[in-house]
Amino acid sequence: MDVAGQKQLTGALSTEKLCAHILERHRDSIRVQKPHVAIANLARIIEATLKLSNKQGFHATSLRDLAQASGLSMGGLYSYFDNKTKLLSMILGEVSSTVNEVLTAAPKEIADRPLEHLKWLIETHIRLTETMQPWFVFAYMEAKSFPAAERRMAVDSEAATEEIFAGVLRQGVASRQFAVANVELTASLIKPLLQDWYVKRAKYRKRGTRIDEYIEAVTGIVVAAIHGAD
Amino acid sequence: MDVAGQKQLTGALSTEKLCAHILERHRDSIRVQKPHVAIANLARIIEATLKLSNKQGFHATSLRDLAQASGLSMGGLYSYFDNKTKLLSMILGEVSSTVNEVLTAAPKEIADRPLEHLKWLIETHIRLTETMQPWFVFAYMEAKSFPAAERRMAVDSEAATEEIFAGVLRQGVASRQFAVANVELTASLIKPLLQDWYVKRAKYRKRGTRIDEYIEAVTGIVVAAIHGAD
DNA sequence: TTAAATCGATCGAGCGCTCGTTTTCTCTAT
DNA sequence: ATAGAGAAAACGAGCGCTCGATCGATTTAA
Repeated sequence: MDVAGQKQLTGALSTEKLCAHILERHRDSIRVQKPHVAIANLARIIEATLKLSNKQGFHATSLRDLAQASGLSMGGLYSYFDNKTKLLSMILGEVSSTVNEVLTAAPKEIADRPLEHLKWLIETHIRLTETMQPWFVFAYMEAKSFPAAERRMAVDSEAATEEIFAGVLRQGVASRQFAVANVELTASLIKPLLQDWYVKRAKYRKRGTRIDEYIEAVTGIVVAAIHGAD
Repeated sequence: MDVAGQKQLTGALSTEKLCAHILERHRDSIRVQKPHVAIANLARIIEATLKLSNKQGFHATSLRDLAQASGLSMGGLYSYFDNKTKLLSMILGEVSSTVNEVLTAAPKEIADRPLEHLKWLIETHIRLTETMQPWFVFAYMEAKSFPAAERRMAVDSEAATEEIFAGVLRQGVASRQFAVANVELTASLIKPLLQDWYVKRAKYRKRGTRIDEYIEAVTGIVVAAIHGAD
């Protein structure tokens, strides 16, 4: 699993680890003091939120549903967030901070070669979204109903990811390894290919498509599109 | 505009025409008799629904908002649909019936040649979703919160579109014009390339990307991916 | 013992939807 | 031409209910 610069994502990004990070970023607004209690309950709250929201939408998920599914009471929930919107943006913030952290961590020996870097980005992005699938589905589907501030954050996060791809494409063009007519537009079109894996996960699961097969297909399309020669 | 088998979409798919079609399909449940009154008000209701829902989500759009935006009263709205969910599925039904009708109407001289047919499908799909952009965004974003019956309809509609692409790919492979390792997976991956144009329309608008440029980019990627030679 | 954590009854706002009433349109008799 | 009656369409206050949010009471753990 630990292939060519591919960090072990599953372990490093467990719900507990992610919730510990969320607790750090929101220590001031979370009223529960003991970290192990706070992290455990945060995990139960967020797992319930992702599960219910991805089935019926965040807006249609009531705090009563959430209390029952997480095992806390209505009042108990409010020790962990100020209001329903804050819960939503806690999750989004964690997603966008994680994706940025992971995608900018390519090993130097890979980042030096544009074609390898591009392949690494594709594989890493798909494996990351596989590991955190419910989180990404949530961020993708609920982004439109964010309040203005959080929405801008989501758009910026998407733009940042796209810029990482655009940067590698530009590097490949500069070194005459890639032939790309419109770098920005090509970078934009790579994203939906990566996103389809988690946005329409149910379809691929039913069809029995394996993740390696999917990574290979996307890589093939992208490499063909840039006239890649190593 | 009327290029190679490309019907004039804008005129044939005006809101009025689409609403006339909706009236036909729901004559029994719409209580307003006179067609010209019913069509005009349906148009105002649906335009308001698309506008508000695409901004804040269908679930978050109240019938009071809708009444104000459409210029009808609360009670007036209920002459046009039985309940809020029926309004949602009226719109979805019109989208999926239209997309199926338009995409299966390729002129014979184009449908005979796989490469031309594929290019025609890409261009027609993108231009169709451009003309009916709010409708497609609505169907795409709200599909997850449909009641079971309507959701199946949405999934089937998506599968049908994908199958049109898969059919052409298969034909091209059979006649040795395309080299595609996995036809189903490739067809699946074409869809998100087409969808990105309307799902992230705001991004492309801000960036000044023109529709012909987008069509060309997607066509280029797809053709490269199938090793296309005419 | 006491402070931290959790509980759940309770609140007012806002929801989808209804229905008795009013307004607007259409057609006929003069 | 036009008055006026009956039908069609539109109105909007109000119903029952659920929502997000609150806060004093209660339980838990050190």
